[in-house]
Amino acid sequence: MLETTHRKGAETRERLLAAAESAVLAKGFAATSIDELIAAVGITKSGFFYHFKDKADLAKSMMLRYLEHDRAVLDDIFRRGDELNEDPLHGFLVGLKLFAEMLGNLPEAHPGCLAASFCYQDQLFNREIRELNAEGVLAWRTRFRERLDVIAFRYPPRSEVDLEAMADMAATLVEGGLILGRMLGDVTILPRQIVLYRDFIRSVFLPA
Amino acid sequence: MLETTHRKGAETRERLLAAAESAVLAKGFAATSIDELIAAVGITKSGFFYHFKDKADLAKSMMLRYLEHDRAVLDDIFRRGDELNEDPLHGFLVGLKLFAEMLGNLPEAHPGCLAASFCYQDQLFNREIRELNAEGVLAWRTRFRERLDVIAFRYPPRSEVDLEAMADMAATLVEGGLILGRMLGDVTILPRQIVLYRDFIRSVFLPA
DNA sequence: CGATCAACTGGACTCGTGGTACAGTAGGTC
DNA sequence: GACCTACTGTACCACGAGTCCAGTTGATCG
Repeated sequence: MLETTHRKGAETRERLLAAAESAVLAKGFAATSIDELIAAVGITKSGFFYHFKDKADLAKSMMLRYLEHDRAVLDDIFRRGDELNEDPLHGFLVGLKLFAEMLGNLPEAHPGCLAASFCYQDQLFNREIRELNAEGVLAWRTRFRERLDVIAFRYPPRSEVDLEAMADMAATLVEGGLILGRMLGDVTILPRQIVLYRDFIRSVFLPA
Repeated sequence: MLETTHRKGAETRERLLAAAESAVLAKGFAATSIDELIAAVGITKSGFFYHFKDKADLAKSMMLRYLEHDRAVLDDIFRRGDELNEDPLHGFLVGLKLFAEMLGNLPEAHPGCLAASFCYQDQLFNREIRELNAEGVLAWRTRFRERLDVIAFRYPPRSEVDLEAMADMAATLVEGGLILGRMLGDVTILPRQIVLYRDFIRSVFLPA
């Protein structure tokens, strides 16, 4: 009965991580106090240190949680794109459309990326956390690069293209789009960038 | 003789701002202590508060300095692009090439954008600073949008394009490219994204 | 029924940091 | 000789992060 017994701990831990994530996205890691997290969750400081050995441990747990969530969402979106169209290019284009739609319907008023927040404060963290961050980006690169390779084989572009940069462009536009969206308080910026990315992909592999 | 006399103050202030900028890009604003800044510059705490009334005043001054520098660099790059080619599209494409080259030759090992750093810590700042940040993005949008409007008039694209998003894409790729470059420790990522942006612009207005 | 363990509570303590206050001073300027 | 700029020096306070450790509660297991 591991599922039902003693599960209160995992739930409290999850609530701490969720509170920490929204606070870090709003104020940064250093400005996020343990006191505010325990106040939000309703436990004491000692309770916090029962779950995390120190603040660095919290940071690492936040990243692991974030990366896992990120991976799951992306897997789901592009798997559905593939299901809707057998062709690698058109399946990818459908996936990008779904992706843009999802980004436009995010519930948060000011969505953000934890990895981006951490990368502008990376001197606060140890090597382990920075490596987790790099792994996350490489996962995006690999994921998109594999698709582009398959697509480029079936639809050879007429001129040389930097497929790696094209794969990175997805993550680049997401990170940049989140930043611009936050700065201007405009949640349409990010999905529109993804739509442009989709246009770009199509124009490279399907010239008019 | 305002230029030569009493100029030591402005110089110290500038050194404080420069030290603050590199510290903030490495650790974030909250984790940047006044003590480390005065140690780096070689003055006392009282000296710091002679130049800035409090930390918020420092933040505002940092943003103003950053935006001004940003504006000057961009003005210079694209003015040179225009000088090298009269045509609005080709002048812009030359400017983008110069821009990519400049971004590839940045002296810092881990360049970053102060505005991006601030936007992931915006709850630390007052409305005034957030507005400065938004103005900075809008300046990029306006700058690129004006060019794209002129180009679209001379080279009408065959299908509808979201010119605003295309203008924002420049800043989006710079912000995102800086983040990916930092995460992977790869300074080539950003210039390659700008090259792709250039390819995209060309393919929209000059279909093969 | 008693032992065990997860999930905490409570309290006391240290240290760094932001920020204030204020008095003093070196050196160039008018 | 008065004045101003650009500081130094010292003392002080409040707050919050983070550490440590001892104790407690309530469910579970043999």
